[in-house]
Amino acid sequence: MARPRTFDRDHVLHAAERQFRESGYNGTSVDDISAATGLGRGSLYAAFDGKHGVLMQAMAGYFDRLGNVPAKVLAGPDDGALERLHGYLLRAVHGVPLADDVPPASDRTAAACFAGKMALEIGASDAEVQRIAAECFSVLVMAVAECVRGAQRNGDIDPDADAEDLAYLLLTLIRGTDVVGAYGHDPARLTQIAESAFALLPRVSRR
Amino acid sequence: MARPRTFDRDHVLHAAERQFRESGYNGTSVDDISAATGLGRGSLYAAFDGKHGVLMQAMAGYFDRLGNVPAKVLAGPDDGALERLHGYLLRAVHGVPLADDVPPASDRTAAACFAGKMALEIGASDAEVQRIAAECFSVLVMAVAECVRGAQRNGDIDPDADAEDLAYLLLTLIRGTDVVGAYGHDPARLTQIAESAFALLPRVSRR
DNA sequence: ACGTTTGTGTACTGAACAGTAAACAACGTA
DNA sequence: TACGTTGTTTACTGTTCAGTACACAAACGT
Repeated sequence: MARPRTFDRDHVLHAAERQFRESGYNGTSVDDISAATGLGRGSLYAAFDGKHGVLMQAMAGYFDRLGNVPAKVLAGPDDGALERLHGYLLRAVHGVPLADDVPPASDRTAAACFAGKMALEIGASDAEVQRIAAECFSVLVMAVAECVRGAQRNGDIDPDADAEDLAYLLLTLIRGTDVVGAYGHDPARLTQIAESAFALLPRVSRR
Repeated sequence: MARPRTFDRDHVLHAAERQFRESGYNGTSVDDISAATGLGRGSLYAAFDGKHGVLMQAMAGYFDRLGNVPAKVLAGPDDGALERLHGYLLRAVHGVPLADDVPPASDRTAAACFAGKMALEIGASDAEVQRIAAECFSVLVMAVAECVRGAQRNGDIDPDADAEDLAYLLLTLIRGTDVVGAYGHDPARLTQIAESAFALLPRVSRR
């Protein structure tokens, strides 16, 4: 047999993700990753195939986290779907937590969508990054659209509205809060934007 | 007297902006800027004080362009304000043209907000970039809010709605389309998102 | 206890980087 | 036409970069 690893894979990828969030992909050197994760260069190349490999695996890990959260938060019976959607929007503005027990986000760099940030920086020249980022978004759109349909079945949202259109609209708005947050705006303002959007959803005209 | 410049300042800054859009700030080297603009290194440092100086002045130029466009598109009498808002939203999704005679945008990298892209990449560690980007957004929010108030006075939008909230909402959505566009989505989808948002604006209930 | 296998740390390499400095060119003036 | 001023070009410097190679360490089977 051989020598076992001394590092925790997820822990390393989380640290790398944090570093990429802070200084971007091109602004992060291999030495930065090495310092942030505690791994030496050799181990980094052996285990993750260098800088780009670390990014790919960090994004894959983010994708997994991202896909799990809405399944827990958005899925459920039609009764309560609108309220779950409401809760999800307010949370989503402040990011996807690393784990269930971690609070939503302390700073703004941790709140913005990792996939969105990477896609905007290097997606135009890195098809793989663009693909993973698009999948992250796609997963959320489907989950939100399904929740909208639940609210429609429950008589909370206008059944004539296109659920997928609404999902695109809401999630595009959430992505927008990432950018606006990068301008230095108060997080409370971002919450308010999400609230305003929720308030504008087409409700059934109760008579 | 002295030797005159052989380059056009705006032309150089536009070329640099295009380069920064394509490969980001950290992904762009001084040689890249030199190649894109045709200026030698020495001239770049003499006239713009290096890479960061070029970025600052390119962003300042973008800010000026940005501030002029909504003044032309959004300003006007209350009658027609809603329609001007509608037109602005659909245009804004596809970017700010370099000049009046240039079509909106050919590719997605030219369509996304330059200030937003820079803010998301380096705004967290570059206060000056963050400040200019925030000002870009602020100018637009004020212009859109004023247009919303016009539409309210004209009886097209619910006068009880908070015009500034709506402006934040709409512009955050536009910023979101920049990110979603970076995922590789069809521009038509982005237009549709803007249309959906416009359709959700709180209209006065005409009786 | 030894040897094989795999993880880890470090030293190295050539390339690319930002920024500088000095030689050179073009212009108006005197 | 000679000079002073300013733009332009090119060569150079020290640093940082990504990636590699190699020596060392730890585990387990024999």
